[in-house]
Amino acid sequence: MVNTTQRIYNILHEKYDSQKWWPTTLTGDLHPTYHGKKHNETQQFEIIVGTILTQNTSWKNVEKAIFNLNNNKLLSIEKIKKTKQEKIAELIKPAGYFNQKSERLKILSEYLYKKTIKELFSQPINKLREELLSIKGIGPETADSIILYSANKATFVIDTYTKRIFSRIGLCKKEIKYEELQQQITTELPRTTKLFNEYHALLVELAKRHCKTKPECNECPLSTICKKKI
DNA sequence: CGCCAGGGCCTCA
DNA sequence: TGAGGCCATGGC
Repeated sequence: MVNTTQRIYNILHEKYDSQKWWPTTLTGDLHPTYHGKKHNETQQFEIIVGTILTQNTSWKNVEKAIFNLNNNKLLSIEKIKKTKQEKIAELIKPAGYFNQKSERLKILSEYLYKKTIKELFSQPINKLREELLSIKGIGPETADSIILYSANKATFVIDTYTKRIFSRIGLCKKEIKYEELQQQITTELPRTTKLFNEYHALLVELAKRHCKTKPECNECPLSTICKKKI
């Protein structure tokens, strides 16, 4: 038995292939665990930085910011902890919200300086999520992105794209709450890190190509199962 | 020029 | 607890 949630994945994966997230432009050898060996802590931290920077921001802009940080040798917990917030803000300017995000990176670095990533990630998912959410600047999506893409644990990431796509298809209401949609999707899929990783990335790809705020349903691979006809 | 981008916090009923 | 304002750059 294949449900609609699974069909969506099958169609998207057939069409767009594996996305190999989390994307990193700096280190070509950075890849998810299931593609090879595990991330080291430097790589895990780089992904965490990315999850903060990409909050309500296009990845293109985030790339510039990460590039700047890396160029200044600041892409580490110790360095960001030591560097003044103003300096961080200046470097991540292209990613927008630079005052907020530089503060968040500072707070996070202070936190991870005291409690190592290894220690943090060694917990079961629900404890890890709870702890991440207690950190200022980390909400549900950022927490789940960190758990899935940095810690490589099976948590499904919900974002505006996920809500948009699933509500347009007719699988949920527009106003559905984060945890509710997360619960719904999770129960309809085999709980594996690889699947959750690819699925979220594929939804992002679909949203960028077709399911935009102003949808372009022409040639959308999901048009056959989507209720929205535009 | 306006809209939107891989959210989250704060405030105020 | 939920809606609304705020944060900000860059691509189109």
